[in-house]
Amino acid sequence: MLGAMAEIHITLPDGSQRSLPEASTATDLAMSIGRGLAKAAVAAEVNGAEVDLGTPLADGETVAIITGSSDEGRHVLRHSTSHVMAQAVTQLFPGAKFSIGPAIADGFYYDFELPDHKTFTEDDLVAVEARMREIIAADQPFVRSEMSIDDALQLFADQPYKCEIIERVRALGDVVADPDDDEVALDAGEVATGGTVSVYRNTPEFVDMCRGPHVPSTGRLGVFKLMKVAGAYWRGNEKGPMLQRIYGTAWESKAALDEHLHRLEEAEKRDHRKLAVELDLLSFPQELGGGLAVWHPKGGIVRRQMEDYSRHRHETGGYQFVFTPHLANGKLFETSGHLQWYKDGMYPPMEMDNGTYYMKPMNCPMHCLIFRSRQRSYRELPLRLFELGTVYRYERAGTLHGLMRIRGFTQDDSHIYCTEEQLQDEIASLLDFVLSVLRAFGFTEFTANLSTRDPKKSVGSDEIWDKATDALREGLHRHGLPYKIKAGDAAFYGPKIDIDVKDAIGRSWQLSTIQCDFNLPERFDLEYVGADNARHQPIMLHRALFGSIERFMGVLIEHFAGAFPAWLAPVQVRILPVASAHEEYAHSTAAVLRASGFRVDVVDANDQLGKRIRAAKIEKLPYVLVVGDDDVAAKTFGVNPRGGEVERGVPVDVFAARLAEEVAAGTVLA
RNA sequence: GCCCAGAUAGCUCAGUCGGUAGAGCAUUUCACUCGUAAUGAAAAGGUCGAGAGUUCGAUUCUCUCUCUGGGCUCCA
Repeated sequence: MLGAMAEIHITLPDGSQRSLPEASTATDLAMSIGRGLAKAAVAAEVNGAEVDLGTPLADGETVAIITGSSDEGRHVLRHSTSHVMAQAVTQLFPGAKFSIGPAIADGFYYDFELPDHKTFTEDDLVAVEARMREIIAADQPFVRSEMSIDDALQLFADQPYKCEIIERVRALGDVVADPDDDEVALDAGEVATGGTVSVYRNTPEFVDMCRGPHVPSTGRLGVFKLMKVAGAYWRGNEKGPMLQRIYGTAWESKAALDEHLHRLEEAEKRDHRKLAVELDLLSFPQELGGGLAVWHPKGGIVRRQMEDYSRHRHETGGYQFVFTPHLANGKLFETSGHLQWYKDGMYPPMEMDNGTYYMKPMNCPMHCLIFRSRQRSYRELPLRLFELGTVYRYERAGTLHGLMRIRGFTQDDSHIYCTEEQLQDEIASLLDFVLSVLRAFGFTEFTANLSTRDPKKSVGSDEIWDKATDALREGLHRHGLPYKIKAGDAAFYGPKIDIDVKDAIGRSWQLSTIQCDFNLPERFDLEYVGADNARHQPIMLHRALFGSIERFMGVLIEHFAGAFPAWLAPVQVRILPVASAHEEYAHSTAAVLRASGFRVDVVDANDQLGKRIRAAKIEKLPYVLVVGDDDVAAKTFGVNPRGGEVERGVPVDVFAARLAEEVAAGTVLA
């Protein structure tokens, strides 16, 4: 049978043997070890000499697969580095228990539990790094072996977390059959399959259960840096033990590491919390309580521009504006179900003579009341209600994060009531609308997530779920939006699309959401009279475009690094008189520009010109205009644009016309 | 909510082995009036996040709380 086929025997760097069909290549070898390694492979080393992956292998050769700077190569590198870290930690902290240590974007982590629940200090990280360098210098081979589940349990007898993983492998059986299924593999502790467990050993003292692959030896690792310690729940279970997680980053070269660290620095410079203070946009006064912001005048201008633009678009987009109060009798939230399901996320009740009141966590119940305020006809549908509605949610303390996760915020919230027949078109036009508005704010790249039904917890018929999900999917196809399906991730009341935007440095932010809701129309007993003169239940769509004004502001700050385009900038133009003699001209031309609707200020000549220019640059103003003797005589400006070349002698009206054009072009008014 | 680390002037930070604090920038005033990224001088500015405990004495040590940062979990 198979035995009839000629075989060759290859020695791997760890000393183990592998049999392959005759004429196999290095790629075939990598495939036989694991698809992960195959993807990572860039070349092979045969008897010490580098060869192409397609080179046929001969019997008796020693072959190492070389991984490169591809994503897969880095994955192997990072995962191997995490093993070395675990080895260093267990050597430096005898009795340390370790759980899992996967590669992640840009790096790796490993979770530990130290004896007596000790925690890692900064100094500990330095010591661990030093020991890791020793291990790397020692160039220890990673030796793979397989063993039965029972043998593995014995080997890891003093490692309770490993034992739990091994037991889980036993329980899962062939569910972990695909070693490239990261989700399952990570869940099961990245181990092998088929009733056996694979382990990698690189010193007599250190062995870790792992499905691999690894670099041939520790000397093949690149450069790494331990970044931080954090707490993490074992298996992500909030009720489970809290482990110590060490995060590290690892790259194939020092240049790649430096580039990564540089990217982190750049991202830090854009941090909206830092820029919000520097640019005097808004603040989070301690006296106010966590997660609550006040908007300063300059932030207020940006916000007003955002809101005005949003209102303009909604007005022309067929929406009707409504206003609703910030708090409501608890009965409303009983009807909507919020009190039943989300009480923990709401601010606590206010007991009043005539009932219990709550801050509203959402606007939808109130919009439903508006829909229900009188009998509705199918001729009114789709009915699109829009509100810049401020809501309050008691987000858990540890989750607050600047403007991105906040307790009081304003949604650009719409609820659309339509018939089943209108659903498809409504979703398609909604997507048009959403993308068009986002483009006006300088975003050009979008991706989407489609969250589908979790049959275990959902309301509404199969038919309506299918119909709505198809409508969402069809809408995404029509726009050619790349999307991922998040199976079972929908809320219980209906499927949804979330839209992510990519910012100027390539980070993704989830902003817009379009959600179908089959629940609230039922709970609020919403109906309309159809053409058939019978009563029907409308379908409800929830839709936020910015998501929240606060969060959107945070994303805009980071996207533009605080350098807002002219139409959004709090101060568009600053005029600097060279000397006191030019102040009168500066103020009078400022008044002219203001009369044209521009936001202009003047800083008199109490400081040197260079200093005032520097201040304006730090404020990231779009235009600095310098006026001196020549300008007063010729009615001109010296124009110093943000990020551009200085231009002397620009006539006042020419500058005004240019700026007007720039501001108008900033907003794509549909 | 959980783990870890923090909180000193508007901002960035130093400092006090327990005896109520200092710099730079910013602010105010004075001088300088300058053509494209930091002129000089002076002044003012702090219950050292809040409360309690230990102590003759606490910004410093201990505890609790609040807020912040990094994660975990959560995000209707």
